[in-house]
Amino acid sequence: MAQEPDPVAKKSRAPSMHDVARLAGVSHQTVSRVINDLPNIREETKQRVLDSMEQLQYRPNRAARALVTSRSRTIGILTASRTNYGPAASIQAIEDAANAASYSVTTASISGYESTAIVRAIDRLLDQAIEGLVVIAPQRRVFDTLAGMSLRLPIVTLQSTAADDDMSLSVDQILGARLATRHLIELGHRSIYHLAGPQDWIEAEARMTGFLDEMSAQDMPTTAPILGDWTAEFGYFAGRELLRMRDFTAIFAANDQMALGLMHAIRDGGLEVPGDVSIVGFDDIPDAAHFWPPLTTVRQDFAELGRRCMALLLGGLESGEEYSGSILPTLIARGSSAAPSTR
Amino acid sequence: MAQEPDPVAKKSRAPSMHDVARLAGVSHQTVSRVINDLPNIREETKQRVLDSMEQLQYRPNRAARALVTSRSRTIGILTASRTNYGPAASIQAIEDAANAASYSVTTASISGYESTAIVRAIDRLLDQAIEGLVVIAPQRRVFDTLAGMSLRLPIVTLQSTAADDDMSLSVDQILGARLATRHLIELGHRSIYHLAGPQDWIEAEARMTGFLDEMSAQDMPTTAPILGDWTAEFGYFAGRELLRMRDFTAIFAANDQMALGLMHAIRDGGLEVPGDVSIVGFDDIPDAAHFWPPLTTVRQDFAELGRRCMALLLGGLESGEEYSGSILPTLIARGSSAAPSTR
DNA sequence: TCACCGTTTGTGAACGTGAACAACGATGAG
DNA sequence: CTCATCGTTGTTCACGTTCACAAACGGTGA
Repeated sequence: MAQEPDPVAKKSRAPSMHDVARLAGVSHQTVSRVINDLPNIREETKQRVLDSMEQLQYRPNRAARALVTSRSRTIGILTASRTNYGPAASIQAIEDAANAASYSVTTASISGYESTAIVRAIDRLLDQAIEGLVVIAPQRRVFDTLAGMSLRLPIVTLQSTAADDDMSLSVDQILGARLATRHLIELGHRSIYHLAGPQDWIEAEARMTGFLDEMSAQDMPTTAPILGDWTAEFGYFAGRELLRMRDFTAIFAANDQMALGLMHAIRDGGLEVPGDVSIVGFDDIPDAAHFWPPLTTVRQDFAELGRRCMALLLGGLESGEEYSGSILPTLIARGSSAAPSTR
Repeated sequence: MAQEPDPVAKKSRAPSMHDVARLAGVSHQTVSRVINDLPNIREETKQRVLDSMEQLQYRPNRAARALVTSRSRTIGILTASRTNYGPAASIQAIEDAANAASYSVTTASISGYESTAIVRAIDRLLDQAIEGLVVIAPQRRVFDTLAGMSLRLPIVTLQSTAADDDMSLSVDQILGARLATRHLIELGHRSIYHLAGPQDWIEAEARMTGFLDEMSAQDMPTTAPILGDWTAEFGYFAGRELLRMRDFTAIFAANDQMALGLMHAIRDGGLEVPGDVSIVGFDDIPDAAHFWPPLTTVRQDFAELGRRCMALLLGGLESGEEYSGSILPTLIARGSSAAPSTR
């Protein structure tokens, strides 16, 4: 409304270091020293500068600093589908860790399915002169595109097992999938399906590998996994399809959403979970405990992932240390899995 | 200067405008003109410059540009709980719209409950010299803090009805709540509870207001709403508590997660949804259609919200136009609501 | 031939900060 | 008394870009 902050200052320009210096009666360099907490400043001078900064509501100009130091203090996050719980939780954790190290974060999400969309997203981040890159929930194509660009910055990929040459950090997806599968086998199931994620996703691939590994380790016959798209919607339709041949007693879904859709379909088909079919998911999203029935699933500690991710990135210069990070997932058994009744 | 154009450029510095200019045989200013697409450049010159840029893999230095123009082309998003679907979807939409207008986005999430956390988050954004601010899912305290700081930049608040003097844009939460409530009343319910969001949230308040408005408009007796925290976990405990006095046939929950928890509790208590109790949620998160039973809820178009938000922000200078934005929510009736059987 | 014009291009100065170096005063040793 | 030293502060430059202005160029009409 009233656009009259103060009658005098017609200067809309924000106060600069020089303004502070003038007010404090020192040179701008002294102000700079105070800001960056350099030694050899008389306490009294320092205080005077701090007072002036306070009085003028001074804020360092990030752009000027970035220009002269050629450091942006920004890290980029490349992600697909940030509305899903997993990626969102990871982003949150990374942002917190980055802020703690006085870095800031920008995200670019890959919109659409064309591979130009990947390049565009990376370009957006590069335009920001990011100093490090975190790739969340990468698809194979993203990974390939990235490798082809040969960027000169530290890259950490999350939730990937394909640690070729980049730094990589992940919850051990294969182990998680094995835990889920073993759980079903130990309950007595002999015919188990796997509803996997999209083919392109490294994460999905790892879970599928874990499933197949465990099945063959226990000498179980395996059927070809069904490739889904992470959504509950797909889980529902896949479930309806599967019900036409009732040759299974359990399904391991690659994430909780698809598991939810499956359970819906199974009930719609007149069967019960876990009475007729056991279901296990993956992720342990906060809602999973309140699905009906509460979902047995594999928990990933996303927050821990984000923290370690930043640690890895910030330590990227003194590399070599603590390189291979892997966080162990845990199985959370709830009501959606039980021994098969048809035995 | 004896600057040999040495073939083994040890200079790790990124190429600048001058490098491009030298290669193209023009002045840096001409390069600048090409980049910014200014008129009055000979086509041939332009092409030569573009070729040089390509050859050197030149990228404009964002910091330098920001410094001289004093425009950061960055907008900030202030949010709490970005792992929830609603905020996440809004952020996504805003980011897309911002990118389309060649702005970039930084987020700051309010971590913790102390009010200093709010100030810290805002400070982080201000340090980035944001040109505009979007506040998502604001709590009353955030709103107050913001007002107290009297920032000199356009602010858009999302999902708020408290449009005092700031620009504000929202899905009409009151209307949404009225739709949900009316739906239950029309089904024949007479005793309806409301499980509200946290007291501090403007959004929660609006939904509560809508509920109370509709109830009194239809001459229904109202009970005091229960204040929750948006989580399924809380919904579950509230549900168990409510079951001890069975004086209701329907509950309107302020979001889908709490509705999920409620349904869980009700089933745990030996009752059925919607047979014994009807449930209505709010948001229409993607999973809601696959809850058991599928959840009747109120849909908000988050993507549209994000788009309009950016339009409002970018048009902030030529203000006055199309000021009051309100997007209409719609009721999605599914299986969790039905006529009361106890009549 | 010259003055004038529009188009195209170049020159110099900012912007706000940090780094290198210089300068200053006080102190103490010789 | 001189000189080296140390702690503190100031001066100057560079970072890569845009902006304001000037200059060069070719064409046109008097």
